[in-house]
Amino acid sequence: MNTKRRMGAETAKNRGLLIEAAAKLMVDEGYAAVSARKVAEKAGLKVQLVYYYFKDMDDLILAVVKRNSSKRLKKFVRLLAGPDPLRAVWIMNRDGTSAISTTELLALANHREAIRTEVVKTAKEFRQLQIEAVEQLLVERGVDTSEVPAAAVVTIVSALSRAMAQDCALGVDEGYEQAVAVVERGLEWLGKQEKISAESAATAS
Amino acid sequence: MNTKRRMGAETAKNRGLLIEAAAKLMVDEGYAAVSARKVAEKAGLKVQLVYYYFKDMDDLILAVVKRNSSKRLKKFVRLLAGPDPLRAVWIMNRDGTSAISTTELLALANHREAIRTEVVKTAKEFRQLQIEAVEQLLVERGVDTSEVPAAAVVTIVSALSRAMAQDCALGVDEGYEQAVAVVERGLEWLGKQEKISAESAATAS
DNA sequence: GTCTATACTTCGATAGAC
DNA sequence: GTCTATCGAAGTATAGAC
Repeated sequence: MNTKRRMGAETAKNRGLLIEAAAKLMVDEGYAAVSARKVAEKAGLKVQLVYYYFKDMDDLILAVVKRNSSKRLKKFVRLLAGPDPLRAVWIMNRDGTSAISTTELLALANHREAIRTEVVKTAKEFRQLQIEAVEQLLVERGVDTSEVPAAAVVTIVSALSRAMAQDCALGVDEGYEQAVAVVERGLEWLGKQEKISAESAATAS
Repeated sequence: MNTKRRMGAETAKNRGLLIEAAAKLMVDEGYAAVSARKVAEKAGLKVQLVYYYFKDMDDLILAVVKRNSSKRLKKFVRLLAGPDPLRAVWIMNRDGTSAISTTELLALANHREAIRTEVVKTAKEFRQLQIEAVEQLLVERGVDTSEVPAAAVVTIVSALSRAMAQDCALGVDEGYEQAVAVVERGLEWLGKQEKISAESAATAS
């Protein structure tokens, strides 16, 4: 079963171009459209380069997943550094492109072992990060985390963020604005708490 | 562009078998696996029958979507007839199979015009039904619907239901149980309200 | 309503020359 | 690192006989 094929370095420029092209294809036309030929064409390269840089198509898709994850992680730590980590969770998936990309990845993960493993692994890492940040926030705000655990809050807010973005991207917008308003109000409730404790901190110092 | 192909009746038994097989394939292996050959094989029929009963593959997929919708509608009106329509919204998408099927349909809808049209149309019809039922519930419970409109509640609860089922089906279960508990508590709050008004109704009569 | 036969396209993957 | 050449498998779709 051993192939005599050689393989290109991970740092090669064309490898990046192929990943980029595959990611774009996935969002624009769906994962079924991510074929070696189409990817190569979109990248302006020959088909065989796909097989020079990647073991097979699953390997390419996996590279796309990892690229997405690291992009999202970067964006996320930036948002987490701000004053409201829970709002960061809420903001993360709200643009149309990432909604479509997430849906596609989810569908893929449901049916391909290797991809599920990777998606689940990074999803858990993300959630852990989020839980830690929000845990701290809730404690600071005096929320009873035995009644409303940080894990629950994060799960709920990220579920809302993702599903509502999906609806919106599709065009199912009944109640969308109103639901956003309700969620925002909930987030602002924590924002106000922050101001209060900021004031009392100023008084105390 | 006109074809001389004939087409089978909508009531034919084998047509139903093909739809059934396609639906199963979609859940088990993803929409990309729904090819004429595989569908026919799974149904125990010859490939050409697919093209006798359906104009093309999109036509078959569309039939699957419609079959799903009518199944879901049936289940939903049954649940809606119960005492807690909001819980019906929450319960609807919570099994693993429908979570996967929904994800797959969503991905398809993002990329194929004809399918998006159908999916959006029925999604809006569903939501309208839900909003009306919940509107009534909220008014009965004395909730201020100018602050928390029924449309927002339905959007939020159905988003939660869908996204959490997706996570669960995939195996991302951090905080899942706890989040379910929090949501359930929220739903019970309305349940208790109901009991109170039921008691006062009993007293009044 | 179902079959045989067929045409054409696209796909994944590999070997080996340059 | 990139190219030519090539396989076999699987896909969509149609025409026409039974």
